[in-house]
Amino acid sequence: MDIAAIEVLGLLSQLGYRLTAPRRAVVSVLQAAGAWLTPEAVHARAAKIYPRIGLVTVYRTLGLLTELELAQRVHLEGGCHGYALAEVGHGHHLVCQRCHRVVAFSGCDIDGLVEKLETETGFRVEDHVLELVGVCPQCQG
Amino acid sequence: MDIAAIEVLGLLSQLGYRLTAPRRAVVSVLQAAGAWLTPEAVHARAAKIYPRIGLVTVYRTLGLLTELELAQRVHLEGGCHGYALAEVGHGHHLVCQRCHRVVAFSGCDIDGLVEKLETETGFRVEDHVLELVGVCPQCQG
DNA sequence: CTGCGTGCAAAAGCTTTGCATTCAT
DNA sequence: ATGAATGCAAAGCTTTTGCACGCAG
Repeated sequence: MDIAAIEVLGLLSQLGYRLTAPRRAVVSVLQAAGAWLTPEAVHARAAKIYPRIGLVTVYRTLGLLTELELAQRVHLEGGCHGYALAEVGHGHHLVCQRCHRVVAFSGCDIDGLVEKLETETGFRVEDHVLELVGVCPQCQG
Repeated sequence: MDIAAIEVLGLLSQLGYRLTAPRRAVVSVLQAAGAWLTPEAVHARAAKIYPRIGLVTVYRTLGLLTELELAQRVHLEGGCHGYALAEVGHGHHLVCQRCHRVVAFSGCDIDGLVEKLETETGFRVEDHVLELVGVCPQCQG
């Protein structure tokens, strides 16, 4: 489901970015989490792998991954953001409110809606954000 | 399309909130804008109506309106947010990238998608965010 | 009159930037 | 060896909080 960590690191390398310990740690943390994490949370977990890592580097790495579309930024209430490794496909997600698990889905049927709205409003739709929020099976008990 | 400013003020009053000059100014600005504005932008425009208004009060008023679901908070890149008066109906919006105009639409056909995903993933979907981004007719020239 | 709402100032986040040092290549 | 990447510290943002004053009801 997720892009494998190795794939991410390989891509970074191919693009000319250096494979440093902090970057490996951040990618590994996101990969292991399979959910979004705040930069603070990424830093805390990455520090267990590479204690010298600074929060600043976490921000820079997350920013880099997002820019390359290898990670996604999720909007959270309260003025901070969450990040998760990018998913293959269209990038929409289903977020569990309790455990923060993220499940991706690609086939979103909104093309019909988009066409209808374009006709009705005259807008040219260029992108869309679709985020479903709920409770995953494991947290429903 | 938008809830009228008077309606918002009336509702605030009914709920026991006081109708002060700053609150009138903020609601009036949002009403006139018909688009989302950052708190800073709301403050700048509101100050033309009521110069003594402070940015803090704008935050507090926007927070109050959002809490009462009379305004919507829109997520923006760059660590800040935008606010717009709430729309009747389902609350999804079509945002113009150039002029920031917001058009609401209510009939979003994602129920089928939601059902499909609930079956496939076992998630219980409780809410969703759908934001379409594009260019409105006036800005396409 | 009462106390809710305001404005100012200061604080509290989150995030970015400057700079010397470290380290992948 | 070389400069990209890091870590620290400090600055820059947006947003929140404390408190005395003012005004709506």
